[in-house]
Amino acid sequence: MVGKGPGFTRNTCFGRYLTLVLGAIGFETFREMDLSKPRGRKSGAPTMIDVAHTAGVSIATVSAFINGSANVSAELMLRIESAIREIGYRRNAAARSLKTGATHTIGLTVADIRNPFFTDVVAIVQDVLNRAGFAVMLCSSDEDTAKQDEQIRLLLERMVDGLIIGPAGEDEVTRRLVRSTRKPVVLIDRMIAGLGVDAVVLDNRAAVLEAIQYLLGLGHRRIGYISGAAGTATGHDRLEGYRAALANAGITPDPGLVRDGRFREADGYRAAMELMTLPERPTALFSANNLMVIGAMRAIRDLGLSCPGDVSVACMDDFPWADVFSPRLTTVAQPVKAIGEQAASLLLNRLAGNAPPEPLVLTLRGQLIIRSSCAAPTVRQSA
Amino acid sequence: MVGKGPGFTRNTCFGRYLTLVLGAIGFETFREMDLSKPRGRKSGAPTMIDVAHTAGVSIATVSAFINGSANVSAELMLRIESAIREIGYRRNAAARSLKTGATHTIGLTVADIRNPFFTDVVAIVQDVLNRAGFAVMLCSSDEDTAKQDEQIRLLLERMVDGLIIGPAGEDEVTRRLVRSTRKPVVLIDRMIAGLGVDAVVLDNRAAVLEAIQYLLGLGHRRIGYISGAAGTATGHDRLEGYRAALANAGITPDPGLVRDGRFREADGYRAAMELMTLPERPTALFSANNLMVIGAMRAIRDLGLSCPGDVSVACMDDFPWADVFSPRLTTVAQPVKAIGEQAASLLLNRLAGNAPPEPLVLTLRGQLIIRSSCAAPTVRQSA
DNA sequence: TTGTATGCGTTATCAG
DNA sequence: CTGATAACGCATACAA
Repeated sequence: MVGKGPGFTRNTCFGRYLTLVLGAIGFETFREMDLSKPRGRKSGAPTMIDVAHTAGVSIATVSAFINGSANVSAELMLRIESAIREIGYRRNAAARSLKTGATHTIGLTVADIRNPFFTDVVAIVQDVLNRAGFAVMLCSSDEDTAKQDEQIRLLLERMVDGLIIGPAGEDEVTRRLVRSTRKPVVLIDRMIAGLGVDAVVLDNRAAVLEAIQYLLGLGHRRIGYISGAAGTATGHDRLEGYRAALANAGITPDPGLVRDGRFREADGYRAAMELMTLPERPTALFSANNLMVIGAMRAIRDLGLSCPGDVSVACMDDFPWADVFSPRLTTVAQPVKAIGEQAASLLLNRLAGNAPPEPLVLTLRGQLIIRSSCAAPTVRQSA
Repeated sequence: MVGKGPGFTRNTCFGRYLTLVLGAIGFETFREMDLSKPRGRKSGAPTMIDVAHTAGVSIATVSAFINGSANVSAELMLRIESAIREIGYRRNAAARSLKTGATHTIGLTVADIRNPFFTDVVAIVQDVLNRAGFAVMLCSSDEDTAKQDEQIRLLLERMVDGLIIGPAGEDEVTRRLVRSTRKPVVLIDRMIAGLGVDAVVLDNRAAVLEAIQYLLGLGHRRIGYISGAAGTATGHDRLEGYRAALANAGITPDPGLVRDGRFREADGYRAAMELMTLPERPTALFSANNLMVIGAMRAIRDLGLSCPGDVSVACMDDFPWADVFSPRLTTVAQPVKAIGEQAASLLLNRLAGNAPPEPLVLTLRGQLIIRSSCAAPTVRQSA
């Protein structure tokens, strides 16, 4: 019944505990069971003391058994194991943390949990960390820096052993918070300069550059750009990629074709609405993320326009359903698996102490996935 | 700079701390600062003792100030507040938990974090709980009961104050785990019978019944059903709704039209593949959740079939992009906001002690959203 | 190999 | 209104 478990707690306690489950245990070996002593507690949760008393051994032996830190005789192991089951003992992480200084918990904040990109990364990070024996405390800042800072503060207070941050943005508080902690921190998705911590990010400039070049190659000259938050590295770098592509093609950018958004669907809707009702409207739209493109598609639909007939659309971030519904969206996919795994590994390495003193910044490449949402711009047909 | 914060820690400490930030603080009030005493610690993190020494007050006063548990004179508040800032003190949650028995942390497990339905619920729950001063520890069991049990165990060990579980399924271990804890538990999405805990679920039978009736009304007689995990309440109840609708219409169900899945995209793909390559294939497909419908749509595409031309498709769970891409999917939307809010409230009420002794089970209604993925069955045309 | 004593940082009780 | 002191449950030297 207890089985091997899903490898979850592989290197946590109970390792040897698992090895000798069951097996007719001699209940006659119990000592007197001095009930007077340990019954003075407030909460009903059984403690190691209870286990020790029930098993008729000392508390140190119980601890040694649970942590596998010392050799305990087979007979006592049996007694302790039986006592644990009998009284339903569960170890107290608070006490353990207080003593050891570690919680085996990692804090993770992302800018928006509803964004499939973050969801994927979270799932991977979670998996790797769980496998290594860490729990994950997840927060979504919903693209709100103040909320994010509060969450980081809360996580730090909860004594997490380390932090993975997918920042909503960077303000002075964020910086101060990260700088002031000695816990290892790794940034994902959005870089924050000058923090001196590990990071796993995308080469956003190159990613968008390639996508825009593709659009350019199709013949588009007026390409609307729905930008992410200006204060974020991703917002900034992606816009840079757009500008660079235009510059490379010798096109003087029309500032009216760039709209600010904050990576949320509603922003994409508004931006696309504005863009597509321009006197001279763009023939293509590029959205700096996946959520905004949904808003953009909604705007296009509300305007009675068709994609790619009236306007080509492409965006950053792939999503699972992008290739089964139409228009099948052309996207730049991020290597979510690698991002999650690398971020977790970076943190685990810092925790283990086997990492170089200088911060490691991993820059991954995106992959342009060409589907059917982009076409050559057509001269406006009749009606 | 410190500001009001996002209401996050409203009723946690530092309440009064916030009120008197800044204001030229007299540094000359410091006592001798006896450095000999508190410097014997192992980790470098400053403690309340350090604060007390720096501020020249007793540790009890510091605690009283931080928790607002007693009236502290204005002058001492200033000194303490200054000391806290000066040495960068952060309170130690482990010690606090050990003492108080509460962690102000809630454990939350869902069957699949990549499912937009759960993501939405998680976001809401998180928000409500954060506002109430609780952190959330999130786990995704990835539809794996063993993993789920391990996570519950881990959460309980971490001393969470309560648990919200969106079960992957129910085995004996799950039941035992939930029964053995005294912490409040609330189930979401999938009911587990006989546990005697609060729950927020959908009336799944009615939801699917309505959807199938709609399909029936369109004229469909052979409706393929892609089922969720048989061991789950949602899997079971939804299938029941399907069967009931058929029975009501006087149709004898064809067992070959029902395929088992485990709520994952790949299952939907396989099931739809099987269903749509049947000698006498169904004219409509209903998927028991959103992830499987993506797989089903992929299968339909791979088969070169069109929707709703060749086959009508509908499913449980709405998603944000369902109405902007084609085919615009007809779905049964769950009241995610209500589910999240109710689940959080139920738990908060239990925690506050103002809840009736008997378990509360909230059953919410789904809403059929008719879009364009379903049409009347057509007699097979030429080609 | 097993038991005893001490302290981790807080909170809470009780005197002053 | 403030200060000393005893738990909270566990880990760990150290003693046996």
